[in-house]
Amino acid sequence: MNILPRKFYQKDTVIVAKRLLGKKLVRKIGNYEISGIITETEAYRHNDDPASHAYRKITDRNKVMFGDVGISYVYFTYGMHYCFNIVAKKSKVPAGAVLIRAIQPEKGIKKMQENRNLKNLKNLTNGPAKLTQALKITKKHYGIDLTKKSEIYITEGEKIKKIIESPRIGIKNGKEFLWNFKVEN
DNA sequence: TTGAGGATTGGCT
DNA sequence: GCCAATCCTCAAA
Repeated sequence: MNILPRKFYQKDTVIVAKRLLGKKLVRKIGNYEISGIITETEAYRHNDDPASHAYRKITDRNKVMFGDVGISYVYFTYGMHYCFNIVAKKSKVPAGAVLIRAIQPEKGIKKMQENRNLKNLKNLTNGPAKLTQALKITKKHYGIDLTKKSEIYITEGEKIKKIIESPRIGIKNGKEFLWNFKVEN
């Protein structure tokens, strides 16, 4: 399976968010591999998007959103959770990223259950903080290159049927944008 | 230096 | 449905 090239991420953040649906997220830990198909994403842009971390200005936390595309942006929130994003934007725009909210487990399901300490398959990776826990993604993975075969990378995946567009979840401002994208079951 | 709040989750009512 | 857990980050002073 081919890894998505840097060019894939050099388009409008909203377009990349849609196109990431059906792609495969691969996580290598030691000598085993975990993978899953991306089923839900959200787009976060720059100063046209009040819900984005990059809305105001560049800071220590959000600086990768202003850098090269195809790089991971991991942040910590609510005192206990990590969320996993991919930097994506067209070249004229200074910042933007796509939040990966859910994947459909494919490989290494047992390891994910171990990591989450959970038997129920349904709740394994169907939320942004759940999937980081299942894949053991932490702040250590801030700013890594997802276009190279390393600990985490994204490859070609499956064709998807239909995209459902909704308002983004858990935000105060910017609800008028339908920038949450899901694959129809 | 400090305090308020958050791109969430799971457990309890 | 509601709320606590829990700590990092930002912005104000």
